[in-house]
Amino acid sequence: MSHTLGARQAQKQRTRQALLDAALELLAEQSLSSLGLREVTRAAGVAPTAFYRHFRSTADLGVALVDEALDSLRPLVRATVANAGSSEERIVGAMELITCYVQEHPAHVRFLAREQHGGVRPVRMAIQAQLAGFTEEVKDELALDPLSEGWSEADLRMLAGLYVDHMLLTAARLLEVLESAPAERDHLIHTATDQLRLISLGRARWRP
Amino acid sequence: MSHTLGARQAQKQRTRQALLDAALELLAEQSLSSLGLREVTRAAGVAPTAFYRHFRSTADLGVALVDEALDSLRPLVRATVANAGSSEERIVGAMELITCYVQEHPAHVRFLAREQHGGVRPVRMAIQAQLAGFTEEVKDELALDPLSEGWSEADLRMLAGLYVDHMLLTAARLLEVLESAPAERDHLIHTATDQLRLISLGRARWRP
DNA sequence: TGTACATCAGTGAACGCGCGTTCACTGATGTAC
DNA sequence: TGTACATCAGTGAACGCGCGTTCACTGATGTAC
Repeated sequence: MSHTLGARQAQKQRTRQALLDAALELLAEQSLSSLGLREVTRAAGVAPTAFYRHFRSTADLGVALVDEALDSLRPLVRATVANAGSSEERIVGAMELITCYVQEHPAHVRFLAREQHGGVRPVRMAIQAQLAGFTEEVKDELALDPLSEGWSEADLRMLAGLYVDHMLLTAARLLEVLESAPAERDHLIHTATDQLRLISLGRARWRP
Repeated sequence: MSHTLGARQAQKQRTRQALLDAALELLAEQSLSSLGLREVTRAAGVAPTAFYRHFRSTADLGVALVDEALDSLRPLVRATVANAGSSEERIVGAMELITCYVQEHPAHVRFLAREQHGGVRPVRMAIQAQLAGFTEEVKDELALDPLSEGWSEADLRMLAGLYVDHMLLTAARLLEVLESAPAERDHLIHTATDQLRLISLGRARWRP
């Protein structure tokens, strides 16, 4: 027995991915709650009824998109937080990670920012769960830092949450100015970096 | 000539408000981009065609909702930032303001959080503009504080932005746990307060 | 290897439904004299 | 104050359209012997 998929399974995966890709593209211009099943299948080049072989509904597809988007980011975040020496290095590294990710996966970032507070409950919950996982990982990495000596789990999580929220918000803003003048982009990056620096100063002074 | 409206104008205003109220209620469960014109008029108790006497489209109505939501909040924010003595007082005052506002206008908060990154461009732009105005006001109040001596306009704005973003995100989170156990709610408020305290520590150490 | 049967991803026609928008209208309110 | 006319917020019928979902189907892939 081999672990390679049969021809039928492979084709099914390809169709499923075509649906996900088509949906993500359509979501550049609208929210998930207004995305139509027929719209997605038309863009993916399959019959409307084929949709049901893969997803129960567009909300179900949305949850799959959440996992696709964040599973790819997770290892990158972990590595960035872990590999930094000084606070300043960590800040610069994090900002570089974000700008790269936004440039390479703009549709995923847009989708996450949009649906984080969007109209589809299961998707909102899925994003919330993924972000909580991120926060936990960042917390674990922060705990290894000498600066965190004496910090409680709760305080570490509080700080990690501040970082994660700031990251996602910055990513969403970068997206808005992607096609703007480079000056606007630079200004945004500079402000976000300073905000991280200010938080770092607060961290160094925090009495746990 | 009097400044009171004629009977006809007054009635028109009432219908307009009924449309706004109906829309806001419907937006508890969905995004603006999936909100239907007929849905709104049905809930408001008028004929579908009456909609066009007040708004060009649901996107247009959305922009009106943004102004309605944030114009009521603006004076409250200004007062809260201005009236505080110590940093700690300002933090506690801000958190109280948020929890009150969320409890009294949950639908407005939900709408703003949802559409801040939502699928309707004009509404996104309107919210962005209003938030920029908020940030500017907070910046102005911060500038009056002795702690801000020597700070540049850009640094003040950077800090004000951090506060405003944190406020809106906290409001959106409070909304999600409104009907949860009080313990969850308290935990959220405590974490958000600590985050503001940590930012304040950073502020006190910032070298402009 | 060859044959006979089972599985199941994708099809295409059909359905009833609510949508946004148009149009000519009604009748209360406003205005001019 | 009374009359004649203008304005315009709200109506109701009608339209063409795309939607989500159902169903019986096709035919390539997989499996058992």
